[in-house]
Amino acid sequence: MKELLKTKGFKMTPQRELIFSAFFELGEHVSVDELYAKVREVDESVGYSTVWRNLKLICRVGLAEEVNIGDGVTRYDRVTHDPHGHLYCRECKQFFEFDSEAVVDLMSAVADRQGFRPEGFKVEIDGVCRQCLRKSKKDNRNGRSGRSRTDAEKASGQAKG
Amino acid sequence: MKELLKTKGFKMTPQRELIFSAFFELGEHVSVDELYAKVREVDESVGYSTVWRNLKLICRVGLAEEVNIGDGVTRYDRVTHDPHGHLYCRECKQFFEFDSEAVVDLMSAVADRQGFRPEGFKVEIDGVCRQCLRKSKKDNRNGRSGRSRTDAEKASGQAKG
DNA sequence: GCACAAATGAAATCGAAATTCATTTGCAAT
DNA sequence: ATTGCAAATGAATTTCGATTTCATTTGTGC
Ligand SMILES: [Mn+2]
Ligand SMILES: [Mn+2]
Ligand SMILES: [Zn+2]
Ligand SMILES: [Zn+2]
Repeated sequence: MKELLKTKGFKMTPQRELIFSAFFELGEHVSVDELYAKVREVDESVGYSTVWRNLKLICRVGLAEEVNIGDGVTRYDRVTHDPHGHLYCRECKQFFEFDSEAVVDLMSAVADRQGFRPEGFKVEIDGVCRQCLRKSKKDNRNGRSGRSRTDAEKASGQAKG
Repeated sequence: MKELLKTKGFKMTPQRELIFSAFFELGEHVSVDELYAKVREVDESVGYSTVWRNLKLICRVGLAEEVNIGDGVTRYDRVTHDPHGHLYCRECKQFFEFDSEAVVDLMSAVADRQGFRPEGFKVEIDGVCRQCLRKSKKDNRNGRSGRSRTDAEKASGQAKG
């Protein structure tokens, strides 16, 4: 680790060491804020921008990559394991993963056919997870409190679920 | 169109009419700024927030959906044609599309298996398009001017492109 | 016409990402 | 061990797209 950085021309500092190890402890889909919080548990003095810069660095040296689902916060995902896709639950805002090898193979073929050189694949399913489905079914049974329809509800007609 | 909105409880205004038709003229992957510019060509007085709100409205009534590639700008894509994926070229920043029915089928199966109710699929390939590949090959032949390596290049080892 | 909710436009706000800058620090060469 | 200096740090600031606020205007049903 230290070596990987050194050979790339980066210095090792206590902050960097802390940030890197905290990131790998947290593991999956880490946001800057989450990592910052984790790091501050150990060292109150580390700055936000340092955490941010080191997260970028972790990406630059190829140990993580950005994941962007469109909710406004960038998350950072270790690139240890095989290509995988994300299931993102709009209710509980949790990520689930699935093996996407088959999907990526298919996509590679598509890219080839167009003379496109692929460098990254994004495979995401947006929806509602099993738990949240169960919960909302229960809520429905108990009946929703008699509030009137919101603008959004009007716009989308009947709620899809 | 006017009817679609009316039945959903929205009013028709000159601005809205202009914005809607401008959007459908532009077609694919339209950003707020692009649409705003287009609209202002016709009517200087239309406000940015009106364009923004109507773009949201177009989505809410199901005529478009947001596309987010992670470059920081949200784009809006008509939902006329079949499910499709995007090829995004990091060089020329252009989108290309491909039919993703097979891919989506595969993904649906995955979601099912996990008890996940899918509501949207994102299938993206990030890379370099045919044209840009050709161009960069030519550039290489002519040799790059002798500037020193940038930080980013150091970080990523050999430049990928 | 009238009432009133919906829509508009300008300006303000929000928030994550990114940058600036003065200071400190790692580290390689003496 | 000293020293030179680029790299790294932390606080503050800036950026910039997205979103909200609010006073005013407008569309629609009566
Ligand atoms: Mn992941
Ligand atoms: Mn598209
Ligand atoms: Zn959930
Ligand atoms: Zn290109």
